Amino acid sequence: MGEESDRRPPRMDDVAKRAGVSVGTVSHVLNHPERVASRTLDRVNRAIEELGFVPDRRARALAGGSSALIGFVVLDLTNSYFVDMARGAEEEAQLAGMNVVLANSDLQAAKELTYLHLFDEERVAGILLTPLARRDEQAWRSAGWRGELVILNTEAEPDRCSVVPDDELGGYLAARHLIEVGRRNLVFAGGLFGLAPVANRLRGAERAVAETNGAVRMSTVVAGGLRPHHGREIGRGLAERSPADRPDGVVAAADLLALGIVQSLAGDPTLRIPDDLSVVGYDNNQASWESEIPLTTVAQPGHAIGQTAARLLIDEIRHPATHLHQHVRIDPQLIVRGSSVPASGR
Amino acid sequence: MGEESDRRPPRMDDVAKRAGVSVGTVSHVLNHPERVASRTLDRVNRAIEELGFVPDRRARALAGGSSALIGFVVLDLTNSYFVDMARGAEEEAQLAGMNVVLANSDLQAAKELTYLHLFDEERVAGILLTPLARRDEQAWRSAGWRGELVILNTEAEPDRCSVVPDDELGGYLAARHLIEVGRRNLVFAGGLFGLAPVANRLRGAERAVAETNGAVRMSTVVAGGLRPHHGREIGRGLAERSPADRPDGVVAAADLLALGIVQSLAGDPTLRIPDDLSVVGYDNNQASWESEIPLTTVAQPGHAIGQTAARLLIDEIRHPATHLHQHVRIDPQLIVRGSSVPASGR
DNA sequence: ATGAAAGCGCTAACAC
DNA sequence: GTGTTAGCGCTTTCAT
Repeated sequence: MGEESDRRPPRMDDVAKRAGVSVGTVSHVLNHPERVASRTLDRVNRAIEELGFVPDRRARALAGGSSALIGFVVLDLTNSYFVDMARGAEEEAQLAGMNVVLANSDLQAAKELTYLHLFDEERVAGILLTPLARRDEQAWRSAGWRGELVILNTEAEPDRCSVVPDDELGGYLAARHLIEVGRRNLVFAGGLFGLAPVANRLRGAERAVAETNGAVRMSTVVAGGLRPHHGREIGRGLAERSPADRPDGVVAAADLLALGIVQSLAGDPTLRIPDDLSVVGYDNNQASWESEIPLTTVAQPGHAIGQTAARLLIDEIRHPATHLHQHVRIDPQLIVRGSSVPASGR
Repeated sequence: MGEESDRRPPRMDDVAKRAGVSVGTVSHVLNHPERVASRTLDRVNRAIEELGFVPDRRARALAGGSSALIGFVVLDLTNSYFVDMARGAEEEAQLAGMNVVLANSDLQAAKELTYLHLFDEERVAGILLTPLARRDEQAWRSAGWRGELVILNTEAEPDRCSVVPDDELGGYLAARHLIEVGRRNLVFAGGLFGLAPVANRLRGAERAVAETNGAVRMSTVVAGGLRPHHGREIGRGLAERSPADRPDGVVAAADLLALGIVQSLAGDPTLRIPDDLSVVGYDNNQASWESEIPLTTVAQPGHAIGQTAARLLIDEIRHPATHLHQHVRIDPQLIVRGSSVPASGR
């Protein structure tokens, strides 16, 4: 009869009873083992073991006023850039004895709000957020979250921390690389120039060109988006140009776009990659290294962004009085592969 | 001076005081509004609003014995198959008034254990888990979790629920499709046949062939893995075969493998895809639709797996007494694109 | 070094 | 309908 009926998880007083001590002592064993006599400590630990006691974090947090949980609202979990951030944040949290749980806002404002609220109600110690692009309707304000919050991948207002990639530098690195390998007639291929990252990458590329004092020129080709088929359109357009008008280097605003360009030029004997045309992408997307001609690309510093953001958040949590908000910009990294330089050249 | 010093989040008794009622009434407003007079309800809600009161879920769960949180330990968040599961689970949970938070086990046993423990200590209502392949060392047992747990993507023992994709059927659908479009000489291209999914897909394909009573034959080509470069190797191998020996249809164990095959045959005028050779992949990976020749593929039912698993878990949570464990196998879906049939044929 | 007891913020009887 | 009150499982003074 009812053999499962009273299967209540063991509590601290069960442990205390079994070890012949008080709950206060058991608590000390968990939180300040150094203040407990080693023989008592052993007895208690044995009781914990035997009972399979698992402390209740909710109760701990309630009583202690603490919480060692960080909530991370991620914009798009299918994008490895954001998953890298999560990994970085997890590592940093571990070091501080904290944990990170994730929620996928999935590019939807409603879900972003839902999870912000959830974490708020769960009284997590702090929140990491990669916000939707719409900076105006900033959900994390209206959400009424009064706790610690660090923004990733988007510049935040002065009153909170944020960590962003340096897209301008990334564009610069991409273009300078092309220039360094001898390219003089560049094209910046992009789409969605309304997006800050794209615009910044373009600015960076322009800066690299400007530094050459006219030795190099660059024009812009605008596509409807950043997907491979947009790239293929661009590629076909380039192939149709008169020889004099053809570029010898392309900075694509994203890897998938670069991939399309490379794909569409695959058969062309007059526009060989990388001999006649060097292509560099952006993001270090899986597509960039799975491609038949591996793409030279600019790797987003996702991992470092996650690490840094978690570090800032934890500082804010631990030292609210002395914490100063910072806005960190992290360098991306150029990764040279076969689409910009012949194998022998690397 | 210290203007931030007493910034304590408002509690229920603050609301009660402000609305001129007792905490019990405020609690009722939150949990059983129908039992509260509408005028009182208004007053309390206004007070909640004015104070910006956010109920504390930890305290609620502690007092109520409930918790409306589900923890999902995900194997690999960079794989959209698993993210689809998360989406499905989220939706289903929403319907039941619950929420899902994610943790990335990242293919590492240690992280799987860590997060299982975390959710255990957080006393979530239940756990969804996509376990590591190593079925022997089943972490979710040693973790000592005594609560509700549903396994996704891997068959579980009889004493818990699990939801898996029907890989055998997927292999069958892929091969039958090739047969239906007139292919008679098939190749099953795979790698890592030790993995149950790969082995099952092969079995399914063999069943489709067997049904033809000898009208169709199929051989197996083994690669070192499932990545594009393995596919390229296989593709080159096929191209080198004597015409009599060449297949007219390929079932690849994964999209990335299929992608490599397609890539390596791109220039070959004697083995045109899909005219001379039909290729079908597996997974409906992004690579399958971003490819220049869009891949016919078998779509994993990630979303449905997540939905179903969440539904089972919630049933287990809500009706522990009457709940019966089930093992659900969900059909994948064939998606026909250009790599198996000419555009006109679709 | 250990025990006793007062909460942490909320829910759920139970009384009125 | 609404108020009162005893916990939920733990931490943390304060005694001893």
